[in-house]
Amino acid sequence: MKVTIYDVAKEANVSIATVSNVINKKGRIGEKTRRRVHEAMEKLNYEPNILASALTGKQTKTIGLIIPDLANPFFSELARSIEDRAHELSYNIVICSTDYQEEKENKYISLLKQKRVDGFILASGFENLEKVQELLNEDIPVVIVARDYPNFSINAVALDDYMGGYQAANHLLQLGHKNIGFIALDVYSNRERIRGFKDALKEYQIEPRKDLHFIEDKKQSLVRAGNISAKKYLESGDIPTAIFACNDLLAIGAIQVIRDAGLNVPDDISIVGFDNTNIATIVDPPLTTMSQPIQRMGREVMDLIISIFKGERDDEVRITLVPDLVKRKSTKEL
Amino acid sequence: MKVTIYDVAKEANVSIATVSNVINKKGRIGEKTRRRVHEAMEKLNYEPNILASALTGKQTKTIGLIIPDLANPFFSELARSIEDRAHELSYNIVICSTDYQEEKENKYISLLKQKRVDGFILASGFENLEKVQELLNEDIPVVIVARDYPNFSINAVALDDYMGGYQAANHLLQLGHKNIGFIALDVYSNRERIRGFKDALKEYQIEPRKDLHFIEDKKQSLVRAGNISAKKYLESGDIPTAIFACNDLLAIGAIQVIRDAGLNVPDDISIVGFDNTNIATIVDPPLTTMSQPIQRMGREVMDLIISIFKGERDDEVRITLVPDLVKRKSTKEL
DNA sequence: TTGAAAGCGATACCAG
DNA sequence: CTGGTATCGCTTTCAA
Repeated sequence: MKVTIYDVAKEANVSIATVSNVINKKGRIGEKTRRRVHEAMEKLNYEPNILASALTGKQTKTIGLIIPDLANPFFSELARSIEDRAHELSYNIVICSTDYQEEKENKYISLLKQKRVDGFILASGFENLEKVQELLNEDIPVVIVARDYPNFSINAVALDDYMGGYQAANHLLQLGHKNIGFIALDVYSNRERIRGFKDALKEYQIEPRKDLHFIEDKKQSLVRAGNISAKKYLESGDIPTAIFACNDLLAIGAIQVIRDAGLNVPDDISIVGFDNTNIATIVDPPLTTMSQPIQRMGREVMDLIISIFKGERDDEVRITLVPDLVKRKSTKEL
Repeated sequence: MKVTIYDVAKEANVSIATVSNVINKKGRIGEKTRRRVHEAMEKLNYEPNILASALTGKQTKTIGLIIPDLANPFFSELARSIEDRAHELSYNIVICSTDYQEEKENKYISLLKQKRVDGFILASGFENLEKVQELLNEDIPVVIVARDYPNFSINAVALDDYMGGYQAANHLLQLGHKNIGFIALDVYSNRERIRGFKDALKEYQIEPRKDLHFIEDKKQSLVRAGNISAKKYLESGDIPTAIFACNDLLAIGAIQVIRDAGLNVPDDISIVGFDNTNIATIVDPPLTTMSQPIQRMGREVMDLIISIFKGERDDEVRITLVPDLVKRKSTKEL
């Protein structure tokens, strides 16, 4: 049978209240009693039941992390960095992949609410903010990461996507490219990137192509989506000299198709990706890409949500990190 | 304030016992009362507190998943497949990365025990089985996946690693290779693979090289470990014509170094990997590799642990899946 | 400094 | 069929 606080109390010849106090370092307890209680806990190998204590209003020390897809390297790396920080702070993370399906998002959220997680970290698409608002209304801490929602008041650790798109385009422009393709998902962050991208073009007085690709079908693999988009460019009759892909997986898909067509990256077509996941260094050629500070994001978002738990924030916080261009071998002067 | 079973009872003009019964479909309840209760729940937007019900002995519907590293594609893909099945069954997964550190394993396990997870799925190295035995002694369901422990009685979904090593070697042997290098981690599964590998060589009357590499330092990245091992082979004065790497990441590390040395894969050196993670199709050349049925494993292991919850098993179960050779472009006839 | 007792939200047994 | 009540393990007043 599981050993409870009662067993410890009996063993130490004190009341359960006293045991509770020594565990939580509350009230004033005599040195001797404290030691007796500790010895009893040791002896019985006592482990407090967090469920029971959570029932009385304390935290569950568990946080829900909602992401689109754990098998996507960007999100698994992000999840890992969040988990690391959580572990340091003695929290656990429940990870939920939504595949951008609202239905899954909703089911996960209500399941985790029932389990009384202390808060949510949201990295999913969430085009529908109702559910999020619901959480906020119920005073459940929510922090957004790697996604941004303008015009929506919420704590967030976000990336400056506009800047990312701008810098990526700038890099290509400086290399002399004028005819640049673009592949993206139809989500807010990617739309921001294209905005930056277009603004950069504008500064060079270059008209963007008419056929900028947004992927609609969110269920297919991103690599395949990259394949398809790149193929369209190759068959368009006006092959771009460079392509900006909104994440590394799309970029890789593009590279594959380009190579299959007998062309070379970067000699014939330059590619720049986004995210700088581990696979960017693995592919051939190593990918020039916009680096998201994944480690930093994980840490910041955990620290942010913890500070909310502690009630240290009544104001809304939005931490914006800037991406960095990492030059590798997939881009080249025209 | 949170709405509780008492609120529902009051709203529906019944006792909490009745409400509880209709929720759990227990006992016999009049059609009218049932409807009244349901209406009340709807109206108040009632969500049962799982903590409270877990306190009375019911399940928490939460499972702990202990893996070495969530950022490793094999484990993130495995985690994803487990999560998918868990979601179908209305379970949540708490993911913990241990980096093969016993200290982390222990901390995670005791944390999750306190949180009363229903069981553990272990995919970590666990060279030290004490902690596992402890769980078993306390009657906490444990299932091992993607790792095997011979001479240890436990439920497991394992891969036939011996067969995997055997097949990989066989493939190389059939292509005419005789001088084959080997790169592995120093964990049980990899030791099994080498056993199969050597047995295959034996059938061809080939003496294995003396310098088969086991990586000791588990903290470095696997790609880097692959780099280092492959470099040793290149500098050994007796360059192998093929290398069998015990996972895809190691294989990729080897490919990088070989290419940097001005050699070609597979023309100069053939490489076969292990796992068949998504990145195997992404690298250049696409990796010939032993495929672990990741989807299948995730499903089997979830179903296995659930069947243990249900008490459907008193006997020990060990499900062994066989890996498949997936031929791509990184191996070639000698 | 310590303890008795009331609750947290649900389950389950036993009456009626 | 329905309801009263003890119980799960812990926290938290409030007295002593």
